[in-house]
Amino acid sequence: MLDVLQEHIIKRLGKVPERFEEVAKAFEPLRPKRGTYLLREAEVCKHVYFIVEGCLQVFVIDKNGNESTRELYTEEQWVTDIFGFKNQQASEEYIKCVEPCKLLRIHYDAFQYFSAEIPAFAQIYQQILELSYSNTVYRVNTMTSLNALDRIKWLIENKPQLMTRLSNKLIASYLGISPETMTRLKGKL
Amino acid sequence: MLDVLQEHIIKRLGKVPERFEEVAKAFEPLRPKRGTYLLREAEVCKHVYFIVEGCLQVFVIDKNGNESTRELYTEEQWVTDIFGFKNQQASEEYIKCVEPCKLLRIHYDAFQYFSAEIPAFAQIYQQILELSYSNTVYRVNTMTSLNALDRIKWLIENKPQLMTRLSNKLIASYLGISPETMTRLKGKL
DNA sequence: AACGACTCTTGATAAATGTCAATGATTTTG
DNA sequence: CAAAATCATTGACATTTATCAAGAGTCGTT
Repeated sequence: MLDVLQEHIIKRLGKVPERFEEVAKAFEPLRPKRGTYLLREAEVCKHVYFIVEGCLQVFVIDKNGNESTRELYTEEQWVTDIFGFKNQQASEEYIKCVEPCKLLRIHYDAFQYFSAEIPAFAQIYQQILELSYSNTVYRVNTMTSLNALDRIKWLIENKPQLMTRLSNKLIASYLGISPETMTRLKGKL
Repeated sequence: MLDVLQEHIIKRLGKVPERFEEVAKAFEPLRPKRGTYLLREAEVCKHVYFIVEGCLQVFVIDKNGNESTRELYTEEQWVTDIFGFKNQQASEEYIKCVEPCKLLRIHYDAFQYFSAEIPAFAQIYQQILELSYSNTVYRVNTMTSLNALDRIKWLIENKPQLMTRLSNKLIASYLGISPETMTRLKGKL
């Protein structure tokens, strides 16, 4: 799986990174099956995950016990509970595999060490941070400025793969609507 | 105004930053009045703004012409269109003063230069990035997992200053509800 | 192939929220 | 300081979306 990571990093950095071998050793491969929780509310997130294959759902549970999906991540994306990870504090989110996955994860201690020691590592981390932040800003705007039907159209336009590979129910949660409304609105497309 | 900036940075870094004088010179003071646009959709965002005093609204305009407020920023916060700024691409957002403001702004070129040249600058930028990202993640979860009444309660709990210093209409836009609904739900508190 | 669990769809109904219009209050500005 | 503009509130009504329930379909496991 490390080859996928290396390719990903070369794409970002435009070259083979310094001390890649050393960094690569710190990544632990993982093959969790569908339904596995990588993080639960109130736990402290100890890792950053890189998705080689599969799909991760990050969500919170509302007062009625319903999942509210903040984000769905797939191949070549980086996932963590950013606030909890950086401050090593209890998470408010859950992270769950919604497909069988191939993941690489790096521990907080190694992450801290490489951030301080290897400039290229810090540089890539910053790029990922900027991209993640941009995406989340965009998500706020999408969720607050579009109605349910337009959010569905948006997803079809912008993330068609998600639409086809995930369940109606999960997509509905991602779009902030009930599965029933999702079914009905799809008929109006 | 630079004293406020210096204090802010000392708080973040835990010490007086290296080459502060040099960096400080790159910050241009600005005193826009209420209603001034700092950025419009389709423009390229050339600056990062630091708020010494006042309040900035960042929003998009939906298909019905209504403002949908992504964020409201006040004293000692950093504001830009992150995606457009980093890539020097057209913005999808507007940035507007909703109070008379005292601002400091740094130009893209200076920002790039200091990021590369001064480690402490890059370090503080990264901290701000992490905090901004965390806040935005939190905002997605708040907006998608709470109903209108609970979002109002959330605001009163977590950002009471905003509630009192801004108009009903603006707060409603921030919470993603109509001004009329806002008025009615406030009666139910 | 059969079982169980889960999912999708559809209908009926309810709840939440938006829209439009009118009025009075407040703020801004010449 | 007075006119003009904007804002807050309220009522009536419309629209959107959620909820609950039932049946049919799908999937994975044994």
